[in-house]
Amino acid sequence: MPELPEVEVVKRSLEKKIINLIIKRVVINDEKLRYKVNKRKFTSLVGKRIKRIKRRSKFLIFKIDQNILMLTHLGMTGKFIFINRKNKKFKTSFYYNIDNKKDHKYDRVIFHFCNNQKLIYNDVRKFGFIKLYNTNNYQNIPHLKNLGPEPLEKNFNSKYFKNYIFRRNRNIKNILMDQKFISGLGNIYVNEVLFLSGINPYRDVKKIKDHEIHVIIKNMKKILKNSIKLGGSSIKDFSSDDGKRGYFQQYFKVYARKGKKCSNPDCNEIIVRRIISNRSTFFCKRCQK
DNA sequence: AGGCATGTTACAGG
DNA sequence: ACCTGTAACATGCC
Repeated sequence: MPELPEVEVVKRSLEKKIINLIIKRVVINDEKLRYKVNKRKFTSLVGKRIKRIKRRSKFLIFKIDQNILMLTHLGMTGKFIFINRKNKKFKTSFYYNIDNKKDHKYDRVIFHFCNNQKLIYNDVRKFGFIKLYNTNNYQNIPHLKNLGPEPLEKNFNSKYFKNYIFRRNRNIKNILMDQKFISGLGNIYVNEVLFLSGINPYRDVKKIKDHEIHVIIKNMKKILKNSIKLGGSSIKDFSSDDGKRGYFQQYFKVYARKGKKCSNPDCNEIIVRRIISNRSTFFCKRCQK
């Protein structure tokens, strides 16, 4: 689920629900997330209010009373589920069914608020984490310190791009996956951006022309913004109980399409799969040069 | 049974 | 000290 657009959508939907709520109790069902969830430390949250939520890259930062920061990362399978007093569904993810006991098996941490409202952190694979810090400056947190610019911010532009790739011997897929270069993209969106931009993932960054850099940046911003919009509109609609498929999967042009025909209407080439930077990489040999 | 999975980071080697 | 690539983490689903 979580690359930048998904995390942004989670952030926006949580904002509407939990800002100004006071934490009444924290229940830790499994302290063995990526980092140990310390029960005593989390008890200090009781009686405190969630003031605001920020996103940096794929991290969420909860600002809480008395200069407490709660940093979370969803890893591969982390999700937040808000439940209101009527126990009515509010999904922040499409793989979670509140009526399904099996899904509750992976509820790792539960924040209880007043009126029986609660926020569940659910994570099957436990690559995600929740950490507390006694500071109000999140820039200094080690996890966030070395992150590159946000792809949707103005400081990520062609000048920055050109300057960074100058004299580096790496392929374009590898560098777009590098959170020090740009923070927030993951394997799916990198695949999609390169397909849309007609760039072969193996392409040496030194051999990328200026106009291609522009195309990559333009497509990247477009895809991310569009995904946030789609997620936003999907997440508003909680009537559907079909939790099987994430909204973004329907729009993949190249990711996970190995063996299928290229999405470009005038192309009959078959999408291939290779491993680049330890991750599945899908591309069209004809459309991506 | 074995390969695969949206992520980060510890570690080894240059 | 920096830069880069690989493996590990935990669990479920084809």
